Amino acid sequence: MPAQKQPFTIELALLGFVRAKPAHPYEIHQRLCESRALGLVWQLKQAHLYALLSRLEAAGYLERTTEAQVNRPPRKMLHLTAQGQAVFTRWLDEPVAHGRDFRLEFLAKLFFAHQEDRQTVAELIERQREASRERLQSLARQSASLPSDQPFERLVVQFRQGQLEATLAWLDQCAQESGKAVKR
Amino acid sequence: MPAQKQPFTIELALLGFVRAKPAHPYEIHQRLCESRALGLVWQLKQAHLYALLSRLEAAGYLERTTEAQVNRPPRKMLHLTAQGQAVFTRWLDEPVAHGRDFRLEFLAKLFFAHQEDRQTVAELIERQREASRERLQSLARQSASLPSDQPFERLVVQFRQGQLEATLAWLDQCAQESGKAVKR
DNA sequence: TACAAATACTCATTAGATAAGTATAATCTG
DNA sequence: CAGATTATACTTATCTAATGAGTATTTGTA
Repeated sequence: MPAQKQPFTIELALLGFVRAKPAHPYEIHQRLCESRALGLVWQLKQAHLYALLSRLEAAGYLERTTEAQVNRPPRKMLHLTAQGQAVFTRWLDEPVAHGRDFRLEFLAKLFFAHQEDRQTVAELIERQREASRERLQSLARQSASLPSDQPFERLVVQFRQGQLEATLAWLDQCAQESGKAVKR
Repeated sequence: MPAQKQPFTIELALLGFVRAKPAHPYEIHQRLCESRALGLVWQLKQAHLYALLSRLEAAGYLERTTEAQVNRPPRKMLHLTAQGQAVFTRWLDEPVAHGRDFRLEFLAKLFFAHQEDRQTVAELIERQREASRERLQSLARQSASLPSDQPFERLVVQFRQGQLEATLAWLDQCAQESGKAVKR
């Protein structure tokens, strides 16, 4: 039989849209497209969204019920299952591993963490700082042990160091701001 | 007939492997896999490489001739066509548009620019600095005009600013080093 | 004689992404 | 009341990217 695959990553973010209360796909798409929200970092087409939601459902993280309304076409509401809940929480707590994952995935985590409470935000940031500090040290070691006749490798490592330092500085700022900003 | 598509981007980098002298696919793959070279930023599987080379050939940027050798299996040498030459040079001179393109595409440009001469490197860096400075200003304007009730958008913009500033600092450093480092 | 190395591929599959279209009921507008 | 628009839910076809796995050929080497 075919090995089952499910290295879910960013699509787990979608679970955040049904966390507080069930939602239907069309609505999720609307919310995603609001340009000052997640849509800033994730432009997802409707067709793609449907595909991702199906995978999440197949994995048992979502369930759908059809709600026939009186005055409107019936909605296929999506609920988070217990398993989905667990997976989402774990996803939200985990720092990302690579610099390249910040632009989309970490920002998505942050977005949904803000919809929970302050502590969730604080913890996410702190864990990510920790992970990034370690990564930075590893880069520093690598950089120190570089033979000087490898100019390209040197440039690459320096680039990565720079990006990561900037990320850390930004994380510090996030931590400060989330400390004072009161969410709703 | 189907609209022809060819938004070539990073695959144009492959032309750099046949720039100085023709090469055969197997050799290109070897060179790509050298871990201190382009392989640092671009891990390309053999099957994928063949696919990309075919597209470049179909576009008229590469031509192949079979060189039957005396003692070895025949090599399918790939040459750069005049058109390929032109396209490659243009690619090499163009700065990248987005921050996310640095990790792979800009580093690849830099890699091949180093195989040309010092001036190519200097020009590439200077153009990229210029483009990035403009982008940074645009971000700054955006940031200044942000209503303060958009915390998420603010974070996103600040993140991008930070990354871009780090990139610019790194570019400055590259410029300095390429000034003194003599390439072979 | 068998195997390894150099060389060049192919195929099947999955995933990611997008454009475009279909369908249906309700509600709004002239 | 007709016709347009909106809300809602999908499907299909297509393309690209990526990967794993395998095949084929020629020669040199053990």
